[in-house]
Amino acid sequence: MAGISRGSEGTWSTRDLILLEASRLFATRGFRGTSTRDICAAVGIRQPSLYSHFASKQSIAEELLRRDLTLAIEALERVHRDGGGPAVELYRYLRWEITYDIEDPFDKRALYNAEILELPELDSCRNLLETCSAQIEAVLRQGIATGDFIDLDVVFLRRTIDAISIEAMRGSVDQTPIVDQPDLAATLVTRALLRDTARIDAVRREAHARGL
Amino acid sequence: MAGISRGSEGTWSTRDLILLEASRLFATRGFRGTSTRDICAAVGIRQPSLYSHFASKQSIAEELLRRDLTLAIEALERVHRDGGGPAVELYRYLRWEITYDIEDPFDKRALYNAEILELPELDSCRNLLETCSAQIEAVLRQGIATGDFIDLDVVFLRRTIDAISIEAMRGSVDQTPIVDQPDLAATLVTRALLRDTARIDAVRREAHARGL
DNA sequence: GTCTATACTCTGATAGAC
DNA sequence: GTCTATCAGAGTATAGAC
Repeated sequence: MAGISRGSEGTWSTRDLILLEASRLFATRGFRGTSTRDICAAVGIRQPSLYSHFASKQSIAEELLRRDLTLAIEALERVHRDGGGPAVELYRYLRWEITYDIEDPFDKRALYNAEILELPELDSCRNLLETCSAQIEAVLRQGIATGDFIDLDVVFLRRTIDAISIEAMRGSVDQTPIVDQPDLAATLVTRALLRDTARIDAVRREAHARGL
Repeated sequence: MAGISRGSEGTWSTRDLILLEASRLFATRGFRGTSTRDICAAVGIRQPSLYSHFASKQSIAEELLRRDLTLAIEALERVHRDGGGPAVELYRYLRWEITYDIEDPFDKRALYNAEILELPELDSCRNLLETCSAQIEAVLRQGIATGDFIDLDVVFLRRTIDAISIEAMRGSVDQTPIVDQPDLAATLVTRALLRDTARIDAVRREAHARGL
């Protein structure tokens, strides 16, 4: 139940409440399994009122996905700008991503399933996702080039990192919270990639010195 | 497109074809987003004919999930019986699991989403899943106890392993195949857990000596 | 086991009053 | 911006002939 902090949603606009409740229903019942009536019942309005805020059900999913990807790309750029080398950048991005997955009140579990990701209307989101993937792969490639990381297929590595982020989204709801999960996950992945695993402590110190 | 080998499905029974096509449609459109008409159209029968083979749409999902979990538990038991210690057992299980995810003609991407996993009728499957999780956690706990593995939360580690398996299911369809993915994934995870990462080569040799 | 026909519910979306 | 009323289509499942 960690992360999805119900309550204290008093000042949210109706539009934001629709996004919030839709994200939770999509996560548990699927996109097509969630009716606009379900969403509106959770928000406390009648079904046709939804169309004062969104043009269609798809556009709700689109906004949820765009919001998530935009924040991830901003975090990647921020971490890269701060420098510190591939290991520190990877560690810092992962710690940010897992923290965000756990603490965000929106339930993002459904957004990266084919059912939503492959909606015909979501072309621009698929572009954002590609940008995101390319930036992660660039950090990995750089780490391999400098000799910091072991030499494995960067696409394989990036997908493994994606998998761990998505697992954090799944685990943040209805599962026992893991103590210090962001640091655990960032440490495990970065250590797994380091050629010299003993460097992990120095990398963590350096990353923490540069802030969250 | 790797794994889902279309064609040469000539001798399948109608019942098996329903399971096959349902798994593919559930994966791309979600469970509730897939109608019984969709499944039957893919198989080449009329919608009411489905009810000669299954009592309900849920029972199709149940059979797909039970089949998957039963095979995983059998693999875990086989690997544990063969021995070799925690690192070898973990490596061999992971290599089996990823190989199976990639080569199985059924598309299992949707089975571990909340939409299917939390169907009220699937209690027995949730029990199988718990058995599976407990067995993986036992191997991890043993490896920590012997000092082979670094000392991290076993639930966190098991969920990370789950995530990598699920990613292999996702990647086996519609994404570029990764060369030697089962060995890559098993090596990366096992090395990440080994206290002495230099032992990974010996573990792999030992695992390969004990067969697939 | 497969078919046609059908019951009855739920779906996303629009029209128009307030 | 929210409401009631409504539409046309798609949803699961059953009955009964062959």
